[in-house]
Amino acid sequence: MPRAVREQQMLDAAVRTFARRGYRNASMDDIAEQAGVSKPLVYLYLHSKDELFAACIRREAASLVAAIRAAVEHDAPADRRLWSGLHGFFAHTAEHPDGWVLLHVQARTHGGPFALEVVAMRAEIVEFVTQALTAAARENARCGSARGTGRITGGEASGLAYALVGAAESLAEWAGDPAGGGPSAEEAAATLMNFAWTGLGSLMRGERWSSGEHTPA
Amino acid sequence: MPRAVREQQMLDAAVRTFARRGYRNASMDDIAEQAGVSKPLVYLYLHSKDELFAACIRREAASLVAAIRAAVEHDAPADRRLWSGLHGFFAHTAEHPDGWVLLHVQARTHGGPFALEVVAMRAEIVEFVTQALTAAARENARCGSARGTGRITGGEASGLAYALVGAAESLAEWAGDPAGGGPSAEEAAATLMNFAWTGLGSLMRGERWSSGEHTPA
Amino acid sequence: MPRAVREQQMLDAAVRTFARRGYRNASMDDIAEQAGVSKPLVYLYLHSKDELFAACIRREAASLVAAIRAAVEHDAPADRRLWSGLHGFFAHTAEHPDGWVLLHVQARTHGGPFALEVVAMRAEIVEFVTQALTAAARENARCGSARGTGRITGGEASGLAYALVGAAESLAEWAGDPAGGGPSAEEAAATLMNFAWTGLGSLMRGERWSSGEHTPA
Amino acid sequence: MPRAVREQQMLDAAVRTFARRGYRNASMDDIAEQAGVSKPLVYLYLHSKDELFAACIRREAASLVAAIRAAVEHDAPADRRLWSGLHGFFAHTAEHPDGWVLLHVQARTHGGPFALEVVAMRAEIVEFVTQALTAAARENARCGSARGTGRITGGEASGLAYALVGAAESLAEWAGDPAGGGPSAEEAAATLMNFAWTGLGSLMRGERWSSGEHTPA
DNA sequence: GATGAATGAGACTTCATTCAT
DNA sequence: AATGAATGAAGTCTCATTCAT
Repeated sequence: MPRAVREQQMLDAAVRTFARRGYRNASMDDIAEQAGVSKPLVYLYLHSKDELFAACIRREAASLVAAIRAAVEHDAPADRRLWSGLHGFFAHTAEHPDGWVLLHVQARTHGGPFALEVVAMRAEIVEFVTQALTAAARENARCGSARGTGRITGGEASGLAYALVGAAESLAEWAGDPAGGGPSAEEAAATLMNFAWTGLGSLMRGERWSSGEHTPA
Repeated sequence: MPRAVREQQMLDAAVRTFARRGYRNASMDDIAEQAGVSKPLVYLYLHSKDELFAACIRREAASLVAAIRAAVEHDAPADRRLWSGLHGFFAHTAEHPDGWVLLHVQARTHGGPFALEVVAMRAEIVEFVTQALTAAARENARCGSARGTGRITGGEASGLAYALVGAAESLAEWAGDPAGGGPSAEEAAATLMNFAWTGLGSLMRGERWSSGEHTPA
Repeated sequence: MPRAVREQQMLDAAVRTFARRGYRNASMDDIAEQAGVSKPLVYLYLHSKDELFAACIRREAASLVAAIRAAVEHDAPADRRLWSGLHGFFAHTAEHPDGWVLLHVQARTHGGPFALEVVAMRAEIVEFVTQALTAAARENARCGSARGTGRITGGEASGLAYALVGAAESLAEWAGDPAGGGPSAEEAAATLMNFAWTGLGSLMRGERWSSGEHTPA
Repeated sequence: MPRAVREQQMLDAAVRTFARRGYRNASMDDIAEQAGVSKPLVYLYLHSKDELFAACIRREAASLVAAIRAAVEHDAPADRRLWSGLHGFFAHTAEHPDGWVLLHVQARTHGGPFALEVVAMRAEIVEFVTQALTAAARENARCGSARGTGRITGGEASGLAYALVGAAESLAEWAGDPAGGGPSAEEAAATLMNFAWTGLGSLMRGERWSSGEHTPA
């Protein structure tokens, strides 16, 4: 059996095991057994538990980012771009729940280089969302259909993006919950769009919540 | 020194250590040393590492829920109630970052009873938010100020609540980031209100996003 | 059982095992079993295999140097001082063959800090011998009993000292050989004195070997 | 490439690696890589780590003994024979420091058959030196140039030989020290001759050191 | 109430060695 | 003749946990 295949098998097993049991609780014995190979072979190919973990993180992060990029409909209007990206995100995390848990939960437990890669990936996504929101605001202002100023500040865009990504992660967790009852990828994306798109519209009309107004505008 | 005090010291040390290093990497030696007592005493009071961890989770979860409950202004209008709860949440997590990390990050790493307690706490918060949103919709319909039907389905409310809680957690993490740049509790709560309250308003007016409309309404 | 006693027992076992099997072949399991304690206790007290080895080297080196110092008769004439030192050396190495093997054979196998300590000890002994030889030459010159110049150069003294120490080590090995047949400490010391003292006398008379003279002077 | 050449390359690599890192620390991977061949080939030719080590010892021991034999000027007088042998020894060890370290340091670390081969080689050298000394005594007695009895006992000759070999080894180590400052082969041989030859002369004159005489005769 | 002393179990990692090709 | 692929066995080290005092 060629090396590259074996290596992917090992990574598959490692992702599963790390995701389900956490870094420290996942033993190299477990992983090797899952992969159907002997422990020394894992070391021969992947050198150490740390490097194995890092390889898992890298593979899953790259896979997720690639899935999102592939899902985005580049020539569509801004809202459609945002929706397609979100849909790609939810579809991918639903199909690879272990990978998502690895990135979202386990990688943060580990200080140092591992968490940094996840932070970088997350930053990339936040950046993508921020740009999508800003682009939407610009497009909207240009076609003149909004009644307000069409302006949102950079800080507001960042805050919105953070909140949106967090909300997406939360929904992904709900969606990935094996207990069932969670939404499908389409539903999750639509929920977020309902949530975010109208919120963005309100902001662009200059509406802000303040503790003085007690009814939703 | 009375037993109750010693026990709290141990829990303090354990929360810090578990939050910073994770369950498996935190050794009982470390915790005992942090607490300034000998290891057998920790065992005398808290019986095992698992029970110690569970006690930490319980204390921090109860503390967070209590803080939110105390912050809610019960007699205020719905939006104010929601805002005050969010503000209580952000204020507490900002003041007890270790406790928050313990609940949000570490407890999920552990299968079994630990994660369940956190899930329960989270469910409690989601429930609170769902009720706040539903109440807001009812109040709003009653006072007749909305142009729409004032109806949101239960599923929509749940989805919104999930998204809101996830967004709040994401913002809390940003806010708690020692690298700085994150928002204050007030800013975070306001961002979420801007995000959620206007979105809720739109929903109540019957506006939904669909892939056919490309500009925020 | 108090800690200090246990620690010495561990060091005893470690010296034996390291000396007989070499650093790498001596397993911590072996040593712990020899010492009659569990392996974790060895780690609790001595931290690592390296530190354990270093502690052995230090103890044995200090013990040997102390034995030589104690044996030297400080107020005696130079030759008697040299003899008493040599005798102390041979007596100690004969009584602690494992310690001697540890210093002479095993410590050199290991690069880095271990060998350096042995090199330092050896340098100390060489220095002692060099001074004894120089002092003997001075005394001898003062009392006028020598027919020659009474001069030996520093380089010659160093070379002699190196050779003498090497010869002593070789004889110690012979003496320590369990196969028997080796000399007693007294015999070994006397052999070296016959070897060195008369050689020194010849040198002081200005006699040097050269390839032209074929008979011992 | 013919087998014999490959085999020598492997032995070269093995000698270097064993000498620099010790038996246990030298891995077959290292050696194979050094030799520029694959590991199974090493096993095909040399069967096991132990046999490889033994082959190294044998080759280096034979090489050293051969160098000494070749250096001895058989028809010269006794002192010249001894000197030429010593010179050959120092020249060879200086030229093949790894081989010398292998024999002098590493082989002793290993119990069993390895050390025995080195012991045998050493015994051969000691025997050669003993015979050279005895022959010198006989020649000297025959030509009548000595004032004493010309007699030394067999035990004295053996002790002298042991001391001489040990001194030579010590000087070889000094000479081989990469830190420099050590003597050249010529200087080392001359130092030993000064040391030994005059000492032998004294012995043959019947002079012995005893604790009663405090000045070199 | 409190602790110094001690250990069984298990983790990561390395390495000599062998097949199938 | 030569090697890529693979593993059983063993070693160092850590840690939760318990007594005797």
